[in-house]
This record gives sequence, C-alpha cells and structure tokens, in this order.
Amino acid sequence: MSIIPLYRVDTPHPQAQACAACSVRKRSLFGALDQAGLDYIHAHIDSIQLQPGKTLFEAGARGAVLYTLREGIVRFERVTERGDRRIVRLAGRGDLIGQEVLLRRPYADDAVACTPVQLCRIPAHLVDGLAGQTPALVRELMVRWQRALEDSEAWLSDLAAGPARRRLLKLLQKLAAHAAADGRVWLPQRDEMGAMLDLTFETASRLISQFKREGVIELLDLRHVRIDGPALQRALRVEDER
Amino acid sequence: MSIIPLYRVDTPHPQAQACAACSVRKRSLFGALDQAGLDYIHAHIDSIQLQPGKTLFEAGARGAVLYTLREGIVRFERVTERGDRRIVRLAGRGDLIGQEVLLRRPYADDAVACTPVQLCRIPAHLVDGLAGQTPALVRELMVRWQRALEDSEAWLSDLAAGPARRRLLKLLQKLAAHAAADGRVWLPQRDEMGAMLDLTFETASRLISQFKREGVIELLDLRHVRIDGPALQRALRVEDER
DNA sequence: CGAGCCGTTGAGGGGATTCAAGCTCAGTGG
DNA sequence: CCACTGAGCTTGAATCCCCTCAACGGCTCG
Repeated sequence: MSIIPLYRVDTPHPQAQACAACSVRKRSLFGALDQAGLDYIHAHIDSIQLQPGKTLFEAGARGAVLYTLREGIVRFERVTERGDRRIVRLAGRGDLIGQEVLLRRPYADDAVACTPVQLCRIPAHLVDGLAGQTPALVRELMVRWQRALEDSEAWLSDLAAGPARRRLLKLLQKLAAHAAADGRVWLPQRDEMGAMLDLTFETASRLISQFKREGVIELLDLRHVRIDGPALQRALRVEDER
Repeated sequence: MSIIPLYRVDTPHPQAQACAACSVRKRSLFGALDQAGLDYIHAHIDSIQLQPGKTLFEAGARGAVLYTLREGIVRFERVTERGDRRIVRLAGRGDLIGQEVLLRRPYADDAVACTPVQLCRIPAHLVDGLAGQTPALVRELMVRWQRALEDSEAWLSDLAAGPARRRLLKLLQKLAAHAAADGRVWLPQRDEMGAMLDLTFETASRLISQFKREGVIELLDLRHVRIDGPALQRALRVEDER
C-alpha cells in the first residue's frame, strides 16, 4: 500500500484546491461541502493506492478511518461458516467504504481491491466534527447508507436467484455500469465470479466461454471485455421469458 | 388496516406516557428521546395493526411515513424481472421500516406482514424536525441503516448460498431469533420459504418434513414450531463439515 | 359437498457440481 | 535458453441435487 500525503504545510491549502477540482467530488461524500468545509478537511485526507487483490481492511477489525473510492472497484466479502468466501457487494467510483466506523463499530466485511484502486482516506473524527455543523453532510451520509442497502438487496434478488446463466448475465450487466469511458469492462476471475454468484469456477468458465461464442462479450485482454449491450439485453430477455 | 389514534386532545399528553411506557421504546428509534421529545411527538404517532399477508406499502410508492415495528414480523420483498417474488429481508421487534422516505425517496421494497403486526406510524417530517435538535436521534438513524445493511449482507451469505438443506437450517436459526418468550417460532408457508431461499415450495416442504422426522423442529400449530436448538446446531455443524 | 388453497410425497429429467485432464502463460532457476 | 512449476482457464464425463410434473389428502369456506 502506498500512501501519499496530499497536504503540504508550507503552502496555503493546496489540497483544498485539489479537492475542489477532484473529478469525483460531486459524486462523493464531501460534494456537499463548501469552500470553508474543504479548507477544514484538506489537511487530514491522504490518498491511497492499492493493487488488485490487496486488502483495505478486514471484517471484525476496529478502525478509525473510512474511504471514498476515487477510481477502481472494491469488493466486500465475508467468509461463511462453511469456510468459503462470499462476495456480497461491489463499490465503484464515488462510493463510500467503511462508513460503519462512524458508529464506532468494527468493519462488517473484508474490503478488497478488484482492480487498481485509488481512494481518499478520511479519519472518522473528521466526519464527526463536520456532521455537527453541516446538515447537508448528514443527509449525504444517510443517502449513501440507503444506496448501499439497496445495492445489497438488488444483489440478493438479481444475482442470487435463478439459473446460473441468468445470474452471470446479470453480473455482466452490473459490471457494465462500472465501465471505463472507452467501454472497457473489468472481468473478474472465474473463481471470483463463483464467489459472487455461488457457482463453481468451472460453471462460470463454461458460461463465459458460451457468451464469447454468442458474441455477448469480446475479450480485450485477460481481465477486460467489451460488452455488446443489445445482445446482453436480448439474452436476458430470452432468459426471463418462459 | 385498522388505525387507532393514540392521542387525545382533551387530556394532557396521555400518549407521551404511553410512549414512555412502551415496551419496545428502548429498542426503537425514539429510545434516544427525553421526556420533552416524547411530548413533542406523541400527538402525531398512530398505532396500526395488520393481519398476515396485508401490505404496508409497495415498492416504488412515494410515502411520507415510516414505521416502528412493535410486535410481529414484516418481510421486505421485490418482484424480479422474471416475474417471481424474492424476499430479501425480515424486520422484527424494534426495527425501523421505510426509513428511505426520510430521504424523499420511494419505498425500495414491498413491505408485507408475515404475522399479526403492530406498528407505530411516524410522519417523516416529525423525524426531520427532531433530527435537527437531537444529535442522538441522527445517530440512532444511522445505526438502524447500518443494521439493515448488515442484515441484508448476512442474508446474502447465509441464506443465499450452499445446498438447500443448509439454507433452510440457517433460515430456522434466523427465525429462532424472533421467537416469542415461550419459545414459539413463526414458521412461514412453504412458498414463502421458497421466496426467501430461492427454492421451489416442494423442496421446502420435503426438507421441513425431514426436519420434523429428525426432531429438529416440532409442529405446534400450522404456523408455529418449537425448535430444538442443540439439534439445529448439530445439523448445521454436520452440514458445514465435509 | 364441491372448489380452492396448502401441504406432502413420488417419479423422472435437467442443470450444476464433482472429478479429471490438458492448456496457456508468467515466473524461476538450472 | 529452456525445462520446471504453479496458477488460472477450459473442456469432458459422470454424478447428484433440485426442479418439474403429477397425484393425493386435509382443511376452510361458500
């Protein structure tokens, strides 16, 4: 994990400007802050980068920091009593990670980088302090909690029910929402798909091969595909009839 | 749906006393309020009762009220694009229902009574007003959001993965947490179990019969069982070995 | 008493798993 | 340079678990 302090004590608030100019600020927790708020926080936020597979934090650990995801995809996973891991949610650009520390609770899941990832590390006390003075920030927090809840419930109804083919098509649809500007979509490893959909990696592999043959996806490199949107919709339609 | 106004305008705050004496107040959203807060809210809260199968609200509807569950079990369900319904979460005593209206958002799921249910109906503007003056209430709200999120994720990892027998055992374990004082546990209909676990009702029926033969559960009446806790734990242990 | 709902159980088929083999590719060390 | 290794992916064959289709019984209710 590489940590870059974004602030410099010798110049007046350069990071406040960096925050103000940040491409995800409007989508992020601090989108609600004004210039004064940015001045207040800038000196306490570090930028963090993580390589795929690296762990941001582990379930059960007590931490004092939360994160805003600027770039990349982070997965939340937990280990079941059977001993196998289950991926329960994904976070993308602008999402808040580890908000439970605001309640002085341990992290609920492992958080692991799926792709190269850039985050802002935010001390919990910073949010505590601002929340008292900034009602808009409190509202932003609640919006994010509700969004996480709806994501989780949508995962349950879309990705955890029905035949394997439909679940995997739905996963592609969800991953497409995190596509880069040029249409590149991150494709998880086969065993990661398994952990997301409760499938064996062999089944995931068979289906991905099938989708390639059908032209629903096109492999760009080992970890990225281009998705034929209409073909995907059609395949899902067929799946849902009957 | 029967609505009983709990307040009376001719006597001074009788409902404030009713709220203060309420058995679930300490577990409920307003557990954080002092006497002044209770005085403020009492005139605006109605008591509601619902019979099993009755709908509290529907997904997508815009409402201006949320609910605290005083007694009974409420399920959250949604209809997938395939047309079948999926139960994604359960609420029990003290849980908050429909909190998304505080964000001016439509209800995310259908909310349906599983058992006879008693709720307090709380206008959203009431919470808005109090939240500004009562930081503890804001915190209570966040705690409830986080709890709902963790419930949903736990549902995903426990009830939506693994073989049918394990999923149903896990469901019994979860239902046991909502047991009455005398140990009576609500047993859903077979097709409700199916909607919770993504099984056919036939499979649910076969497994329930099996559990009865094995002595894990004992049928009290059509909708209630007594659960042999140790036997359940043993069965789960066996399931998780191997 | 027939109709309908809910639950149970059986028989057969299908979809996902399990077990197994072989493939590519990156990294390592002789 | 290339054999060696291990991780990840693919594909095949056999098995098994759950679904589908079906029949039947108990119960409530009109």
